[in-house]
Parts: sequence; structure tokens; C-alpha cells
Amino acid sequence: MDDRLPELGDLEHEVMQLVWAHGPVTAEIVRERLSRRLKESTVRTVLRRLEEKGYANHTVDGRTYVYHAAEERSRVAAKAVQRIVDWFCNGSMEEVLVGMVDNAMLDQQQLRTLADQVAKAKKARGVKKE
Amino acid sequence: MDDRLPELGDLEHEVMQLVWAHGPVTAEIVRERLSRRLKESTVRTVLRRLEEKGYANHTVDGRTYVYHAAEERSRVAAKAVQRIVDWFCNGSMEEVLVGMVDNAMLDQQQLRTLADQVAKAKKARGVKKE
DNA sequence: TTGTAACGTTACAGATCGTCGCATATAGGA
DNA sequence: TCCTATATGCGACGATCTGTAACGTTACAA
Repeated sequence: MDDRLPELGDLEHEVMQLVWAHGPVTAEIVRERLSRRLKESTVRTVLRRLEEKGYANHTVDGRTYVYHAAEERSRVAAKAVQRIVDWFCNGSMEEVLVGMVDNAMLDQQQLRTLADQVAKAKKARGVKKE
Repeated sequence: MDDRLPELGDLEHEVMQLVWAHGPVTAEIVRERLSRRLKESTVRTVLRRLEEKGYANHTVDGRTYVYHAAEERSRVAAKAVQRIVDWFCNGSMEEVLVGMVDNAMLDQQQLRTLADQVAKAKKARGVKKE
């Protein structure tokens, strides 16, 4: 449960975004969509490292590797945030949120709206265990 | 305004926590409080790098350097979170928050409580510009 | 001027990351 | 069956970042 994912470099991040954006992808697809033009071996190396780090999985189709995101983007983001919160504020989400409001990144109104949206999203997805 | 602070290593992080915890500090103070026993030159190097990265400042008292945090901890945490949000979710805080609820890191009830606390904190600090 | 405290500089090894070249395996066609 | 094109993995190299520290430098009191 303490699934701490390693950090990503810039290129790794860009590739991961592509994996999340366009469903399962092959190294070739990624290569085409990449902002920079890189050699295929480079792309494959990145994809492999991404898999080693736990961000992606791959299945085999014929002799082609198809990469899938191991976890949803929002989930990964959430974990990253959790890490920040633990590191800087001993796990106090309050302190961070207050800091964000203080820093004008978020206002109290938005927070309330978020609470509502979350509630709605939760209900829409169907209540589960708890 | 686009004040992106570089990431911190484990030791740098620990030192920074000390700077935040105990007001302005000298290299010697930091050295004493550190979990590991390190040489002074090590501590000074870390402090200097922390300053280069923009996390700390120093003033001179006699020939002693006194280090101060350049920004509040909650503010730095907030920026780190902002960075995560931009990187993974194109700036959509909603998506992240939803992810956190989904990941059981936060529940809807807490979100509401937070909104209240934030409101209270804001008021307590005295309303400012806006 | 000399000992000493407080600093900065330089260094070095280990881990990451971006980038590839190259050896290897294998599906089909000649 | 053997050869070629294609898709993979492996190993590497240079640049950067970190942790850790030995040393050289400077200012000041005795």
C-alpha cells in the first residue's frame, strides 16, 4: 500500500503523458507523437525504464510490445501530492491547503466547490466499501 | 512569479526542515540537530546549495553565517503541489483532488472541514487585498 | 605572527537521465 | 531451409545531481 513511485525525468514525463493520453501505445506511436525526434532505441529505453519504475505495463501483440499505463494519471498525481504533504508538512493536508490559499492558487470558494464536485463524483461512481 | 524551486535530496530536505523548525540557524546548530553526525564542511556545503536553489538566505553576524528560510514551508509545499498539478493534470486541481478521494487519502468530509478551516485561518489573519 | 574559528573551493564516487549503437531473435518470403 | 526486415533488450557514455569531506583562506584576538 505504500506504493511510492520514483520520480520522472522530463522525457520520461512526456512519454508517460502520451501513454495516458492515447490509450495503449507502441514505441513507434510514442516516437511519432514526441515533440523531439528521437531514435527508436531511445524511446524503447524510456518505455522500459517507465515499466521498471512501475508507471507502465506491457502486453505483447504478435511481436509488438504494447504499453499501458499501470495507474490512472489522477491516482499518480494524488500519490505525488501525498508525498509532498508528508515531506514538508508531516502529513498535514490542512497546512498545504492553507498555503495554497495563501499563495492565491486556490480560494476558499473553490475549495467548497471542490467538496461538492467530489461528493457528486463519488456518488456517480456508486458507493463502495467503507 | 513562476518561481519553480529545484527538487531537494534527502539530506537537503532534512536540513531544510531544521531551518524551518528552529528559526534562523547557523551551520553548527544544524550539525548538532542532524540525525546523522556529519562533518561541518558537509553541512555548510548543503546550506550553500540550499541557498543557491533559493530555499534559504543568509545574513552575517560577526563572521558567522545565519541561515533563514527564504519562504514559508507551507508556501513551498503549495508550489510543489502546484507543480504536480500542472505536470500531471494540466493544472486541474479538481482532477487531483478527485484522485485523492478516490485513493482514500482524503474524504469528502475532510474536504469540507478544510474549507472551513481555511476560511477561519484567512479571517484570523485579517482580510487583506482582494 | 600565530592559533583558531568560520568560510568557500574543489573533488570524488554513486545514482539518474537522455541518447544511442549494436547484438539478437523471429516471422515471412525466396 | 536460409536470408532479410523488423522489433527487442542490453550495455554504454557523458552530463548532472547528491552526499560527503579534505583543504586552503581569511579575519581577529592574544
